[in-house]
Amino acid sequence: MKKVRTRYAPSPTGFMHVGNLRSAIFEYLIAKHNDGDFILRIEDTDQARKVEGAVEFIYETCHLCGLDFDEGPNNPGAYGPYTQSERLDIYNKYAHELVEKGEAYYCFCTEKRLEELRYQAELEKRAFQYDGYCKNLTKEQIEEKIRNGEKYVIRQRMPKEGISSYEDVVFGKIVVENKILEDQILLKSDGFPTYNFANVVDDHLMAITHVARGNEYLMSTPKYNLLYDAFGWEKPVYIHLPMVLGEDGQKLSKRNGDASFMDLYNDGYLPEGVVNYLVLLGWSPEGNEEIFTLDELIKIFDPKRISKSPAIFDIKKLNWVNAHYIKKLSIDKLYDITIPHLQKAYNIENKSEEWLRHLISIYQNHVSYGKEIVSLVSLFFNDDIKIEGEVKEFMESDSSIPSTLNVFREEIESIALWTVDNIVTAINNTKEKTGAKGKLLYMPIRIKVSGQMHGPELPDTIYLLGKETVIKRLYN
RNA sequence: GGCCCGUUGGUGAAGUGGUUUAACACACAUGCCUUUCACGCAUGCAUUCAUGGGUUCAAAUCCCGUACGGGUCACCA
Repeated sequence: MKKVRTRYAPSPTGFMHVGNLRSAIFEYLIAKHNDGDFILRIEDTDQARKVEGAVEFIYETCHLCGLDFDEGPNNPGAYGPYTQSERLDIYNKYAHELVEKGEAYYCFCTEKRLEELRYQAELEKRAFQYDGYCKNLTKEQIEEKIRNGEKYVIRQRMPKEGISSYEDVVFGKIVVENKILEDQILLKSDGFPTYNFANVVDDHLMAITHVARGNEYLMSTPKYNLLYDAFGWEKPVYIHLPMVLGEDGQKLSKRNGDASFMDLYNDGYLPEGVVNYLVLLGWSPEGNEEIFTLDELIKIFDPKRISKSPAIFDIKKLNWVNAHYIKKLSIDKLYDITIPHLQKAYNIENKSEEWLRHLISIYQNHVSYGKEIVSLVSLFFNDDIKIEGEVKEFMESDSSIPSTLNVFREEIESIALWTVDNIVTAINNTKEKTGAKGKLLYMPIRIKVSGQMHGPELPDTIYLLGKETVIKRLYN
């Protein structure tokens, strides 16, 4: 059996939305499920779109997610180079080999002529397709044009009749008529290959056995298969993936910032959570379980269970999945992912690390991603508490409340050592002395010290607020 | 416009001709627990699988048409 090899082949735009990431995850899982290799190949054949540092960005993103490449530009294996712009001579050689075989031909048509053709097609309301003008040039004509310095591209010679079909793991049998296949450009006039050519040559040369990619390639795959046939190469297994759509049901794009992995990461989402959630988009496991580690996913991932219809990215479910992982975090880790957000939102200079840790720990079960803590802890940082609306209503709902608060204030004032336990004692003493209990005991205290009817455990809240602040608020 | 693909609740989905009067999960609602919120627990939420026909004793599951959505028709990937 041949070793399974998959590849993640992004163009280096320095951006990775969750759909891109999901493709990488699926490709990784397919490889690892079969004990195979996962390869990174950079598809930078479009000179105009190159972005500096994009390769590092991809490595970082995938590494954070636990998706490590067995081979790639930064850790080459036996099939390099892994960046297409460094493989120009290879494409050139193979393109010319195809010309020799009669499977491809030189085309000297200018942009201008193509534009006219396109314009003409538009007038006649038919789809444009290259007309094969240069298809039958003689050797002499070609040599002369080249001698004259005319620029050329190399085009694939397509069959004009019959049908082509192939079997896709997800979509099943795909059939297209050959007449819709254009004599596509393999080698551009700048010497760079097109995606259409480079991906085939590279997948073969890099011994890729399973090609998983977005389903925008579903229809053009027969063209690639024709190329494999022309070379006499073995075709890979195709796994076309359904799209991931934004919450509005539209395509994900750079504009939709929330759909970027790095944005989620920077908001304090855990890579394990994001990966776990993403794998559930367009794929489902056999049982009812939904929380999986990467290792578990490697064991159970079956591309046959990938769905055909697009899936909408739902941040609420991501929150739920991520919260699972947040709850399992050590306090140290939780501290690490929340503290940057607190730092940004509040002045925490004068807070001790111990105080901050205590604060964060009481919110562990409340928070589904790091940044969310900011809105939850505001009562510890905002000095002006207003008692109004339903809060005020509650405070006026029973005549015992003012005296209860007075007793409680005295109890607090008499505490010598400021600990959570002593605060609990103070509350209990208040209960005994006033006879107030339950909601009538806790709620007035909570409202008086925090201004809110909701919040974490009251003793912890009081402790973290600090004696001085609490007394001040009780006097107000 | 041609071609290709898709369509199960607000969302992710299970389901491939008969113990499905459609799992499970998120969200939502209600109740319990709790000083409160959250957590946790429990209950509810599609008489119906875009739609119209057909095949069959039997269809979400097979076939045909229609509608809607998406993809693709570049010297972009």
